[in-house]
Formats: sequence, C-alpha cells, structure tokens
Amino acid sequence: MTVTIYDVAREAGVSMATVSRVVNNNPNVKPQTRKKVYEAIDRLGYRPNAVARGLASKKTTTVGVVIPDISNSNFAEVARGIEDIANMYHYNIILCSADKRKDKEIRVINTLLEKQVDGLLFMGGAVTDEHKQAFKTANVPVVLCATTDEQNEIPSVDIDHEAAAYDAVKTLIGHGHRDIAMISGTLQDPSVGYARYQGYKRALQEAGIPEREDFVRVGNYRYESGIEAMGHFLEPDKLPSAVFAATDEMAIGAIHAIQDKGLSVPGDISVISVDNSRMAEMVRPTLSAVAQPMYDIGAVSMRLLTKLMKKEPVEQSKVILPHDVVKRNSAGAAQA
Amino acid sequence: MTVTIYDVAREAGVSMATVSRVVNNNPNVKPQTRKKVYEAIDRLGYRPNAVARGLASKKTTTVGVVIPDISNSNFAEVARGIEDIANMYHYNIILCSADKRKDKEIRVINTLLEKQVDGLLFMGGAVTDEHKQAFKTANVPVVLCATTDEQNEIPSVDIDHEAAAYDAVKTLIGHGHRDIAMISGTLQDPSVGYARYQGYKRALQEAGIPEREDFVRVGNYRYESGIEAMGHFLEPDKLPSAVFAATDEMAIGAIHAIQDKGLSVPGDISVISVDNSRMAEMVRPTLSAVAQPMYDIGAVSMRLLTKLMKKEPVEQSKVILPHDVVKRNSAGAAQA
DNA sequence: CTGTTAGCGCATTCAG
DNA sequence: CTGAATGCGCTAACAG
Repeated sequence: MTVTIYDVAREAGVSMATVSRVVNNNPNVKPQTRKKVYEAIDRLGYRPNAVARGLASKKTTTVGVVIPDISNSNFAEVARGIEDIANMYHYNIILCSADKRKDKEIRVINTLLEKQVDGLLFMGGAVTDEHKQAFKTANVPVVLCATTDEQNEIPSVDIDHEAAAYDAVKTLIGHGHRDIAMISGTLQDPSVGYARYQGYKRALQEAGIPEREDFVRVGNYRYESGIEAMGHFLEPDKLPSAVFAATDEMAIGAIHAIQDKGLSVPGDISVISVDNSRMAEMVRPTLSAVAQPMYDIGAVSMRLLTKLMKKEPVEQSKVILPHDVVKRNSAGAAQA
Repeated sequence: MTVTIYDVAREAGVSMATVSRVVNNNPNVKPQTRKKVYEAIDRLGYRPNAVARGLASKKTTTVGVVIPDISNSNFAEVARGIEDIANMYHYNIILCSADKRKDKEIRVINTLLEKQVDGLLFMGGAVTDEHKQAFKTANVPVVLCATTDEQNEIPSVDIDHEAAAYDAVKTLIGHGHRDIAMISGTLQDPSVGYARYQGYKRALQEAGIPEREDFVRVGNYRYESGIEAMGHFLEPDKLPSAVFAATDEMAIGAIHAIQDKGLSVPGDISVISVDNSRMAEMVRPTLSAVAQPMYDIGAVSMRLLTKLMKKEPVEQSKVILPHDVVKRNSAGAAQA
C-alpha cells in the first residue's frame, strides 16, 4: 500500500541510499541519476515518511508551541509571528492549546517532548517550578514567549509589562489627570496582572499622587468585567477623571458604562488601556492604548529558538521588546 | 543520554516486551511486575518516544488540522471544539495555519501527511480539485470542517450559509423593511460569500421585493470595509431602511458609519449580520446577528473523524448544523 | 503472564 | 558519485 524509499530505488534502478540522498538534497548525486530518481518518485507518488526519518536522524524539524488560549487574539498574533519565522527556517510547528490550565500545560509539554520536537516555545501564563522541572527533563531548548521566568533561568522574549502600564498612566498624568482609577487584571498573575498594577502605582507615586484603594478594581480581562468595575467608580462622590484598564476589552466595557451614565469619553472621563487590539479602532471614541508588539514577540522568540537549536551563540537570552503608546480619542485633557 | 525502553527493561529485570506492555496498558502483566516497571521508569525518568512508537505501530494518535487563519476568532472557536473532542478520544492535534493561501494549504496538507497523522481536518476555505487530489493520496480519512465540498465527495460539517443569510434578511423583512441593502463578502468564495448573497436574494424574491443592484456592495469581511461600503448607501436618494452585513465586523463598521452621519441604529436604519462573535455584545447598540455554532462544528467534525479513523460506520457523512438568529438591539421595526 | 524475534522506513557510516 | 549494511526505539506476532 504505502510506497517506501525502497520501492523508489527499485523503480529507478538505484540503491535506497541514493534515493535518500536526492530526497535530502545531498549534492553528491549525478544530475542524471537525480533525474531518474525524481521520475520514479513521481511515477510512484512517493511521499517521505517523516516519522521514520525522525527516528533515523533523531531530528524532526518540528517545534512545539504551547498556547494558553487559542481564542485570545493576542496569543493568536504571537502564533502568527512564530509561524512565519518557523516557515522561514523550515521548521514545522505543532500548536497545542492548554486552556490556561496548569495541569494541561504540563501534560502538553510532555506529549510534545514525547513527539521529539526539536525545540519548545512556551507562551503566556505563569512559569512555576513544576514547569521548570518539565523543561529540565527536555533535552531540547525551550524559550518562553510573551512571559518571563522571574529567576531568569530560561530564555524568554516579552515586553516590560510594568513599564507599559507606567507609560499608560503617565500619559494620563501628562494630560493633567490626577484622579486616576485602574481596572486591573488578576493580581495573582505576576508577569502581567500584578506587573501592570505595579506600573500604575509607580506612575502615581512619581507624580506625588496618593493611591486610593477605592480606585482600584480587579476584573477578569473581559468586557463585562470592565462594565462592572467601572460601575463602582461611577458614584458621585468618587468620580475619577481618568481610568486605566489593563486590557482593551475592559476599557471598552468602561467606556460603555460611562456613556450609559450619560457622561462622555473623553470629555468627562478619559480611558486608556494596554493591548491595542484590532478592537481599539472599532469603538467610538477610538481607544488610546499601549501597543504590545505581539507578532514580534512571536517572531523574535522563534528566531531565538532556532539559534538555540542549532547551538549558535546568542548574545541575549532574555529579550524585552519595546512597547508604544498609541494615542487615539479616548483620552484627553483633564477638565480645568 | 536518552533512556530507552531497553534501559528500563534492564533496570526492572524484565524484557522490553513487558515494559512495552505496561506502557501501553496491556492487561496481561502481573501487578507486581507492573509495579517494578513503573518504579524503574520513575527512577530513570523514561519518556516513551512517540516517533519510534509511530513507526512501529503505524499509528500516531495524532490528527492534523489545517486552519485558514489563526487570528480569526471564528476559526479559533472551531479549533477549540476540535481540541476538546480530540482530547476526549486521546488524540493529539497538530494545528497548522495556512494564511488563507491555497499553495500553503496544499503544502501544509502534505507535510501533515508526511508526519503520518491518523486523520485530517480541513477547516474553512474553498476546496478545489487540487485539494481533492491531495486528499486522495492521503491514506487516512479527511473531513471538512466549516466548509463543504460542492460535489459531496468528502465528509463535511458546516452550517447552511445560504439559509443563515436568508433567515437574517427575512428577520428584517419581518420588521417591515423593504429597502434592504447588503454588505457582502467576496462573491468568489462559493461556500460562504456567494452563498450568503444567494440567501439575501432568495429572501427578497420571496417577499416580492425587486433586487436593486446599487444596494449590494462587496467588502472584505473587515470593519473598515463595512464603513466604506455603508458610505455608498448613505446618499439621500437611496437610503436603505435596513442593512444586512455578511460579518459582524462589517456590520459594526456600518453602524458606525450610520451614526457618524447623525442617523440612529435602529431608529433610522436597522442592521443585522452573520457571525454572532463576542463583539456583537460589545457595540452600542448591541448587534442582532445569526449565530453560527462554531464550537459545535469543530466538535462534531472531530467526532466524525474519530469514527472514520476507527472505521466505525457513520450514518451521515455530510452534516449541516442549525443556526440561530439572535435578536439584540440593532434591528427593529421599519418606520411607518 | 513473559521473553524472543522481526521489522517499521529511513539516514548514515563505511567501502568502493 | 554510489551501494551495502546497520540501527534509531518501539510494537507486534509468536512461542513458551
């Protein structure tokens, strides 16, 4: 049923070694022989068996990518960056979703390793000791992508989430705002949620603005939680003049909550966030946000991984990509 | 360096066959022996080599999934459905993105086949003869997912796009609208773009409404193109009273274009679309839309594939899942 | 219940 | 430039 390298050899009147050579683009084959082999391949419809090849060569030219949540557009964008660079270097990628669940992450890492991937890209999510344990038993390079290892033991590519938040809030302060509320993500997540909260605090502190506990609400990154969180700020006695949301979705929720109260954005309250997803352009007013270079994070981390896999020297094993605040129409000057 | 089944056998004082048996949960092993083997495995940190296993057993318990565009949330949702069912049946999945490019789709199908996947799920996009040719050489089952084969040669799971569009437009007609414009996707795409246009036409026809050529604009499924298309309808002499958009994004673009002209939705113009993405809840007014069961399409197609892979009988190889019109606030009664 | 023996399809020495 | 031989790590009969 399945045609093997051996069948091709017979058909072409050469040895299987020769067939193997032409399939692998080994230059030591006479052009004429090469031609004969190609013809035999076409005639028989031969398709190399990557599994057998992997076993014989101990390389699969495949890298495993674990993605926390495929339906999160940020991660999808990272994945695109990974894909593009992987293709460029002729690696295939196996994308595995882990539903943001740690146990599934570990399981997925292990099946990827069983499949003998040549390298591993771990995207998003916290990196615990258990993760590191799994990575350690891998005999292949691992790079973290859109997340970091606090102890700097594992190569990673990410942005500085604390600084991104800081810059967002500072933009607000630059507009003259002082009553700045924050709709945060979960503070349990050290690399993103907590870091952004830290950035918010640092910006306030630096401007000499005392932090008000009732000006911080924790959401779950989603639209609805933005509405809900904003609801708590929309009381006459504690109206903020600006709001910093940890994600675009929550920011859009906040904007709608504000508008539903008959107030205007940015006339009455300014809003800024971190993400700069496509949705930022799809709201009225358009959303000012700190842009994270998700595609680049993917691309750079994949590039780094290729170097590691080829045992090439790398200058930096922990890279931080720059972010950028994109001013649109949701944030403006504070009222006099 | 790498520890093999043979090392485990020696460590446990049994033969490699026995180790293989315990690893594969073969019941014919004395509990005591099993225990010894497990201990040896732990001690050595043995990890089965899926590549060798695949070569020996000619099965990889892996299915390949080609996805047109990973950053499209509809497809991401389908992928989630696939994932969940795959996990349930202990299959791994290899997700490959194809950038909506036919050449890349073909290439990806082939590398997946080289990797000896046990089955293939082809998501979205048109199915050409070239695709079929590639599928034919596969010795494994293939199912189309969120797309269909016009000739019904290949098993598929999808919704009836024509009927979905028809129902959307009919909803508008039910509200008393007669001047109904359409913002279509590309008419080149038979399974989605063209089908939705057909549904629009059929609904008008049935209601005895003559089709107006200047009431149809083709967009590219994106927000900006919705704005642009709507712009053409917003001329005094040909204002439609309702708009049917082929996607949520274009619908939202249309809504904003209408609002920017100082008109109201649905007061002046009603809008309805197909998709019912998360964004439908994230606009003001919230968007009425025909919901497509993307997750289910993924789940059902994966389930179908498992049956095919196990050579179980299947009652239906072409399944159409029901859609549903979700009424929100963007579509209302026509003005008297 | 357990061990022995062949391959799976291919890359890779090593000769020639 | 080409062929013969070996083994990658494991499963699957086949014996016992």
